[in-house]
Amino acid sequence: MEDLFADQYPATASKNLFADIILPVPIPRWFTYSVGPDIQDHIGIGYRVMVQFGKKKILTGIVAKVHQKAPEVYQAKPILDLLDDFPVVNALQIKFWSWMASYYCCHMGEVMNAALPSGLKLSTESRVQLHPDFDFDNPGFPMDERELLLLETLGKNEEMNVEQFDQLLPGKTSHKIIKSLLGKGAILVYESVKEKYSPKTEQRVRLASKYTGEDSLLQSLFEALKGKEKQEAVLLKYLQQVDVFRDSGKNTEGLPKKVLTDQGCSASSIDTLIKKGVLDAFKVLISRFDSVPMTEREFTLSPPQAAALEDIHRHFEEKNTVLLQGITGSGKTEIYAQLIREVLQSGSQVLMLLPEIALTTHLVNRMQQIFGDKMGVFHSKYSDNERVEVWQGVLKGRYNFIIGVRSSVFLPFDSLGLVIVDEEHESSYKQYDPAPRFHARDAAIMLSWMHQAKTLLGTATPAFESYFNAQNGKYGFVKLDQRYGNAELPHFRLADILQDKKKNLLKLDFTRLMREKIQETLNRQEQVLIFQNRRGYAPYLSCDECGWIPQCEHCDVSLTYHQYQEELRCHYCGFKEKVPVSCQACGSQKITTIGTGTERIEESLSLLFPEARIARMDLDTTRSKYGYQRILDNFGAGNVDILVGTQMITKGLDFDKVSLVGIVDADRILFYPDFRAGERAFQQITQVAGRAGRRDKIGEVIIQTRRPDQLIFKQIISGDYADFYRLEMAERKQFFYPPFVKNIKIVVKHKDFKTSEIAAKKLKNLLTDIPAKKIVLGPEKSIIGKIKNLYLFEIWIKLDRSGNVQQFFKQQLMGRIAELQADKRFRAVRFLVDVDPY
DNA sequence: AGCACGCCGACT
DNA sequence: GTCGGCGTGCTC
Repeated sequence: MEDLFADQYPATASKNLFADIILPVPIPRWFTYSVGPDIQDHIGIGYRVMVQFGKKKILTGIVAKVHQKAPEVYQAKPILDLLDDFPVVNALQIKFWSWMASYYCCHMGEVMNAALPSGLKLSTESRVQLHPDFDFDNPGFPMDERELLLLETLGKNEEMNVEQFDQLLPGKTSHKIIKSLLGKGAILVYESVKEKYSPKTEQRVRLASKYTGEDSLLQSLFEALKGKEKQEAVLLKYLQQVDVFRDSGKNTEGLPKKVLTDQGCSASSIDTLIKKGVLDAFKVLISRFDSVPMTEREFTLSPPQAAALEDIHRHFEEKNTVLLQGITGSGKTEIYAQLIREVLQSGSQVLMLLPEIALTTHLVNRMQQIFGDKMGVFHSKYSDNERVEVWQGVLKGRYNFIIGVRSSVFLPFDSLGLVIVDEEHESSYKQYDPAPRFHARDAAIMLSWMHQAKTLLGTATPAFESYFNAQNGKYGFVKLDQRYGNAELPHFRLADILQDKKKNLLKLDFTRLMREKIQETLNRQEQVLIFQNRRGYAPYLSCDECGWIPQCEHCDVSLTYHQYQEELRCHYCGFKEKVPVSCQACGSQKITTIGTGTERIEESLSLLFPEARIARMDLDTTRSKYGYQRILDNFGAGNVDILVGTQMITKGLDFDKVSLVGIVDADRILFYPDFRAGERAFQQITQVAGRAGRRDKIGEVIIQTRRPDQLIFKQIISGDYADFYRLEMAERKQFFYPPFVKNIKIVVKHKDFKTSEIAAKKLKNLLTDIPAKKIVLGPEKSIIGKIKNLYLFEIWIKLDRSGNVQQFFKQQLMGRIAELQADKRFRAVRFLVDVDPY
């Protein structure tokens, strides 16, 4: 029969639609699913969908493409569900993800994993419950002990997941038992969605609408409450704060229950009023972030700042990226703020990247005072719920300015006008594990370009790559070399460790000069920062008799001694063990510590300056969410005289009372076996020195070294970055180091030494054959030959800088790795590709 | 990556 | 015999 209503159906109804879905799995492919007629009109790029992947797993995927091309070799599974009414990811982001996957040689799924807060990635877990027909007294089959235990536990709980069973039963046996019980019809197994994001709510009350009409009703209500003083009081408190008659909207908003209880109303009398129908109780969704008022509306730029801003504008007219080199204390913040304000006024969004640690400091507070609620903060220690809220905030336009860590490049911006990367030289912008191994500065520049926005890189000590681009005109370059308010640069002194040692003046790792300076500072009641870039008490223990050194069982490194916990720890895999009482090789009890970490420095200082209050800031003391904050607040409040720390203390700290900075062992930074050692030393020492002295006070910096003759010290002291750069670059050019070439590092990992080595050699040969301008080095055993029981080999590639060569080579590289992995000998070998490694 | 299937050793 | 090890193949 003819369909009389055919013309009333949506035009798409008859189409066979398919969608290519990005799934959070490390498989270099998109997956094509079919789009059912019910969602055909709603689906689009960037929507989240639920799909079945494999036999039972259900995953959240992102739609990358919608098309009508049916897959030829397999039957597409249907999309189970469309999760949103609007796309959570925009087309620009998909493009950005795709650039990142290809530039950093990883898969879209890995990028998606890094990009989406896990609160937006729903997945399922297998849950188990008793079969409704199952009868304990009459099971119908013989049961063994473990089955009985499992069924009994299940009888007590409504449902359980597989992990709970794993805890219940020793080993990995639960899986088998669940399977057999399922076969016997005793239990049911099903997949259920783990909902991760839950919005925060607030309990509120308002006056029931029947009383809001006329005064008289309220009068009679008070009559009725006569004698019930507490209830009367609640009602009065409420009416005091909400003018029910003048402004009925106010009553609709109601009052948080907490506000009333804070004012002395008892929860029970409020509840009684709710039960009587006098008050309505209701819940509202609230933000996890406190509202911050704008308190700083005006700030003025000094003449050098204004000039720098002008320069930046001028460069932006023809260049997308500008490098702003401003020495510590030169007042980059105000320049940023002014630029941000301009861009926000034009209606575009702004992203400002900061290294993790700098996010806890006054810069963020300052920005918050200037920009108030328009600004969102994205910190790596945020909970997942908080992350989802920032994401939604950007999506829905609540925030148009985000200040955040490297992963904030993934937030769903749709109209960026400006990206600022502060402390752009920071190596923590590079993610190493897991993939995508991206550099947030470089990714931000690309993101900015995709938005046709401008990028400003700010630092006192530019990364060579950035300075190089500024020198050759790719970036605009602006320099700001006057300290704000003309504060003077700190005075540097070198302290010769070997000289003091010879004269027996070195006490507990401190030279005489350093000790005297610390004492003077303490006497003036000012604060000291001591920098030692190694955590723990001592890098290792050693037997006095035979030289035995405790090693990690899983890695090719010695164990670090942590005195505070009385244990030995591996900094590579986290392995821990108790400190041995005697040498495991010869039995001698004479075991001594070698080398110096922050814990030991802290101890030495307390011996040398018993009256000083000392604190330590390193990975071990700042693990908790507010760990940094607590230590910094304490230091800022003047409760600490000496703060010892690793590179964490090199940034963000801005305290007026710090007048001395001590570097315990500059050689450790300087003689690191890496071509960037010099660059890093210059940056780190300059950074930490910048903490000394502010405003009217001239700070002092003491650098302890065994090689005071090193040229780099002269350059650091005079602040001559350009000269340092020039000399260092000559060397980089000669030996083909970045920025003259592009580096790609490949780490080959396998549990068997030989297999790892052979795979690495084969790969090297395959890579050498690729027709591109490059040098392939290695494979060489990694500096740490074994980590977590896997043997590591490294291949380094120095690649021509041109974009075409890079793209071609990376494509080939991925192909060759796939080729090698097809060989079943190398199936379990992992190949980590790290583009632009640090 | 996970997960299922299948083929082999060491215990009742 | 069977329980449980992990090598191998696959995911739209």
